[in-house]
Amino acid sequence: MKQLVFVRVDVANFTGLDGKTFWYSCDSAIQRGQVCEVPFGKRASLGVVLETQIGAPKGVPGIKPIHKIYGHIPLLPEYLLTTAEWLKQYYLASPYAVWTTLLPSGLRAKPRKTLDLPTTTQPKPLNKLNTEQQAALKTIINTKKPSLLEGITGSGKTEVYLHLIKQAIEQNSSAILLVPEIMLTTQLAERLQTHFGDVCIVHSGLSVSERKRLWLNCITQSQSKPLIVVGPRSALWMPLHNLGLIIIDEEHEPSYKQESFLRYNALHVAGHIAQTKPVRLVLGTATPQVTTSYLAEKNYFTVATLHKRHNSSLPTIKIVDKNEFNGLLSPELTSAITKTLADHKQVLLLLNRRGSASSLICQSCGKATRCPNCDIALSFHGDIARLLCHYCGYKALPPTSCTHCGGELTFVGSGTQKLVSEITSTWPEANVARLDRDNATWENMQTLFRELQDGTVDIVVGTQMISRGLDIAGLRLVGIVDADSSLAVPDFASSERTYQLLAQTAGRAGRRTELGTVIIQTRNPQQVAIVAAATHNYSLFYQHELTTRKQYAYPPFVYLLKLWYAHANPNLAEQHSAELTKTLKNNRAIRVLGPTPALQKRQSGKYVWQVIVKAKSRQELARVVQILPRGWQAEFDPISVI
DNA sequence: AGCACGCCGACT
DNA sequence: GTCGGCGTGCTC
Repeated sequence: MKQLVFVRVDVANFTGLDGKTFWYSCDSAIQRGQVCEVPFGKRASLGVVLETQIGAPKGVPGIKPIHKIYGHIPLLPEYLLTTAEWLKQYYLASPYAVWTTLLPSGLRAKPRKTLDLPTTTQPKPLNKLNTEQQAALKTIINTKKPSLLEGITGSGKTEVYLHLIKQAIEQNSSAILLVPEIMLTTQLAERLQTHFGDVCIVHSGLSVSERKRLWLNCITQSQSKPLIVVGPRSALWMPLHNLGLIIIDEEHEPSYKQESFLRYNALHVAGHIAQTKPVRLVLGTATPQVTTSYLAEKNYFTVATLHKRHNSSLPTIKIVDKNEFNGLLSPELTSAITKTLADHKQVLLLLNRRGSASSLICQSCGKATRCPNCDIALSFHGDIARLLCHYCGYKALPPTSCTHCGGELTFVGSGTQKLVSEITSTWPEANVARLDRDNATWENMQTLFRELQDGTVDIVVGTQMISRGLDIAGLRLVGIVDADSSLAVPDFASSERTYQLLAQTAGRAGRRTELGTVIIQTRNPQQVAIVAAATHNYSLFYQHELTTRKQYAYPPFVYLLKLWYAHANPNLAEQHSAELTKTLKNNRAIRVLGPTPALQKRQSGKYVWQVIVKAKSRQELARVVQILPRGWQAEFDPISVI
C-alpha cells in the first residue's frame, strides 16, 4: 500500500493577503516545487507544492487529496519559489496575483507540439572589446555586488553584455537579458543569435500557446544546459534552473515597472534574486535613475563606466531660447534641417507628448506655476477653472501673471500633426514620417526602422518612443522641438524624465563616423535638466535632483504608496477618500497627500480619487494597505504620482 | 477569483 | 409574504 504524504500547497486561486497556504494529501511521490492541481472551494486550482511531510499536520480539518500532479512540468527552480514568497510580502500581493504573473496561462493542458530542436547555426565569435570595455567587464566580473554599467550613448554597452553572457554560458549558467518594450528588441535578439545561435526570444506579441511553449522549453532544457533568454519585463519569469546572470538594459526605462495587476518593478525583483541567490545582476544605461545612482553612491552597486563613444564623438548640443522666435521651429533648427537635407543626411525631431492636463507656463521665463507645498507644476482643470495640485490637492485660481517674473501666462499644449504639416510646407521635397502613440503598431515601427536604415525617410517626427535605442547611421541632426513640455508634467520625476529624454534623444545623432548635432528648443535655458543634458553632465543633474528629492521627501528618501478608489457616485468617491485620509492622518509615521481626483478622473464610468502616502519605512506602508477598506487599490513604488 | 451566506427593497 | 440586490467571508 502506498504511503500517504501531506503537502503544503500555495494555491494559485487564493486571493487572501494573509499569506495563508493549504494542506492536501497525496498518495504518490511529490516534492517542493511541483506544480499540481488541487480542489479549492467548489473549483479546481493550480497549486505549487511548498513542503511535504509524512504525518498529518495538526489542527487542519478536512484535508482533501490533490487532484493531480502535472508530471510534464519539471519542478520549479528554487529561486522562483522564494521570489514568489518575497513578492507576496514586498508588494502585499496574493498568491493569485503572484502566480498568474509567474506562470504562463494554459499550463493545465499538455502541450500538443513537441519541443523545438535548437537551431544549430554556427555561432560567430564576439568582437574584441576596447580597453575601456575590457576594464568595465573586469570590474563587473570581479564584484560580488550588482553592477551599474554607466556608458554614454553609443559607447558599446551591448558588446560588454555579450561578453558577460559568453562567460555565463562557459560556466554553464543561463542568462536573462531584459530589454525595454520597444521596437529594437528584435535588433538585439538578432545580434545575440549570430553570436550564440540558440536564443529564447520573448516577444510581447507572443500568443498564449507560444509563450507557454517557451516557458516549458526553458524549464525543461535548463536542467541540462545553459540558455539565453532575451525579452521585456516578463522574460524575467522564464524558469531557468541554472540562472546565473541577469542583465537589465536601459535600466531607466519605465517599462520595467508593471502598470497593472501585480505592479512589480523588475529591477527590484532582480535585485532581490541577486541578493539571495548566486546570480550576477548588471544594470546598464547612459542615464541612470536617481534612485539607482543613489544606491551606487551608498555602495549597493559596483559602478563600471564607459566614457568613450565607440565610433565617433558625442554630438554637439546647442540650446535655443524659445523666447527669441515664434512658431515651432527656430531659425537655427530650420537652417540646420535645410543643411542636413542638402547633405542627404537624416533628421529626427522630437515633440514630447502633450500633457493630458494643460499647464500654465510663463511666456517670458518659461516656468510653470507650481504648488507652494510640493514644488510640482499645477494642472489647470477647466471644469472648475482652478489650478490643482495632483499631490496634495492644493487649489488656486490661476494667477493673472507669472509669480516668478510677472510675465504673461499661457496654457501649453501642442500637436505633432501641426509640426508635420509645417515641415512638409517648408521642405516639400523631403520624405517625412511620423511616429507617435496613434500610429505605433509593430508593423509601422518595423517599416519606419527599415526606411530610416535605407534612407527613404529624410525626417522623422515622433514622441519619446522614437528616442530610445535607435541606431541609424545617417542620422545627423536631432531637434528637440519643445523641451519644456516634459518638464511641465506635474510629477516628482518630471525633471528626471526630461533629462533622460534629452540625453537619450541627443544620443541618436551622429553615432557613426561623423559628428552629430542636437538643437534643444526651450523657454527655460537655465533649467538644470536641460543644461546638464546639453553639456553631457549627468553628475550636475544628479546632485541637483537629489537635493530636491530630499527637500521635498521623494524617493530615494521615502517609499511611496499610491491608493485609489473608484465609485460610480462622484460624491461617495470623494467622501470615502476623505474618510480614509482622515484615518491615515492619525498615523504620525506616514505623510498623506490628498485626496485628489485621479489624473483620469473617470475610469470605466466610475469616479476615481487617489491618495499618496509617503513613509521612511516600507513596513508602515504595508500596514496602511492591510487596513484599507474594501474597494481601495494600492500600488507600491509608483513611477509617477499623477 | 468564485461561490455561499445573509440581511434590506419592490414585486406576484 | 417572497425574489434578488451585492456586501462580507471562506476556500485545506
